[in-house]
Amino acid sequence: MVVINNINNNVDYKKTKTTKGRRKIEIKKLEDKNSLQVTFSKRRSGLFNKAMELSVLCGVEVGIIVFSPNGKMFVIGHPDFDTILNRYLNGESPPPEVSASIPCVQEHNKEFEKAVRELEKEKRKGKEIEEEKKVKKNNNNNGFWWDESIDKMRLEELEEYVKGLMKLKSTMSLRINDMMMTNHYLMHPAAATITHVATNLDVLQINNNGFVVNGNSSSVCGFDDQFTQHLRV
Amino acid sequence: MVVINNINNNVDYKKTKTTKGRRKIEIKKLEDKNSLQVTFSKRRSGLFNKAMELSVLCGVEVGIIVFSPNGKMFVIGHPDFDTILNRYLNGESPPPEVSASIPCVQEHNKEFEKAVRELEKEKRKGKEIEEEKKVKKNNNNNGFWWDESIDKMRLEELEEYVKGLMKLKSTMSLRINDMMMTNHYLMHPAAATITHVATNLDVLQINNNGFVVNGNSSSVCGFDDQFTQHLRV
DNA sequence: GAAGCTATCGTTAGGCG
DNA sequence: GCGCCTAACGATAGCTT
Repeated sequence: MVVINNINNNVDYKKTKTTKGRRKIEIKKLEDKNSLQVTFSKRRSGLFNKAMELSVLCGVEVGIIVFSPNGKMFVIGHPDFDTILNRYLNGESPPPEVSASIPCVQEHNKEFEKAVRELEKEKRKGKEIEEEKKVKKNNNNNGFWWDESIDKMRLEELEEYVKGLMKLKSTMSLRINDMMMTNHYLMHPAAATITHVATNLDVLQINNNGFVVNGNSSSVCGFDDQFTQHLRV
Repeated sequence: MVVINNINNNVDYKKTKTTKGRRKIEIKKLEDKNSLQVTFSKRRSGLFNKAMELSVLCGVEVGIIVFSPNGKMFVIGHPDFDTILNRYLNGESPPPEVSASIPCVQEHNKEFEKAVRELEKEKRKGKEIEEEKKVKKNNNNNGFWWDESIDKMRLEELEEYVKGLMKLKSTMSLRINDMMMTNHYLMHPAAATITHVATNLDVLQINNNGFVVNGNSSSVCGFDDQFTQHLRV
């Protein structure tokens, strides 16, 4: 038997040890703003740590996104978050019959999706670069003002490009709207997909609830080498 | 002072208690296939649980993707993973000055991105619907074979649409390739973005390393109500 | 308000059914 | 593979600095 004999001089004990140690809490929204922030920090670290352990122990891919109470974004992933994301967005291997029946469309679709995702990814990188530039400008005063004119020149081209995309989008939306008039759920998955998009495009234009995020610093979490990816505003 | 007196009759102890209880392990790839699977299951549950607690306690948005050793995908998110994903892909609110300087382009870009993401999302839904159809066909034998002809009719239109996208993509790629000839890092973030895409498009076409995932069942994890999203093959 | 401390609580390694 | 068990381990609530 194990006997634990706690020689019970609590008075002496409490004189030397001031902390009451960890205590049980119930899992509901913390009200105190300060402890909420502290808890968020600690638990986010814990979560990321556990994710890393899982990924190492089991040799698997893990990705996490967290938004802090202040809207700051924390991303972590192994081997890297965008890889995980691609695997998620590409979806798993479709039933062989389906992919075999329309290999051309499938491939083309996937390729375009990849391109668009790369676009998004690089766009974010671009923003970061832009922010770095701003920081530099603020810190020492030798900002390169001439690149703004370059930017403006290129912007016209970009605007054209975007307009092209928008036009294609609306064309697609219109054409596919017709298709939706007939049977909806029984059509080919790819067709159903496009149809859904056509519907959602209208919804999106009306229901324009963008996310508002405050804060504007950029930092890196003190985690293990390649595992930690990037924490963004 | 706290004194722990372990009266040391380990023999009696080991007779009554058969389990050795938890033991310390070092964090490196588990070799034993079986314990790896067990550990993966347990730790994934623990990770998802911690994520849920974090989200409840701090009222924040959390999303996790994990791929099992067998390639099965586990996704969890609060309020739902696609919301998190959109927030990630949209990126945070750019510095006010930037967004103010090119509101038109920004908006157009975002809108198109949203559309494409909806496309991807709905495509996955479409696949799921298709799979359900297949299951039904296999279970009872009254499959509606006529929708295959409908599918084929629509496929031609879809293919056209995809080709349109591809063409736009390559046009964009070419035009922007020129832009890349000049200063790279100092250009406008949006321009840098497009440029990167142009580069990556070529890489993608060469470096076609798709993910292969095995298994093909669909199930739901036994987690808390709205928090658990979907586990896919 | 981050960083450190400590007592306690929740998680989980190793078994078994 | 899932659920249950136990004991040890690691995470962390509340506090101080």
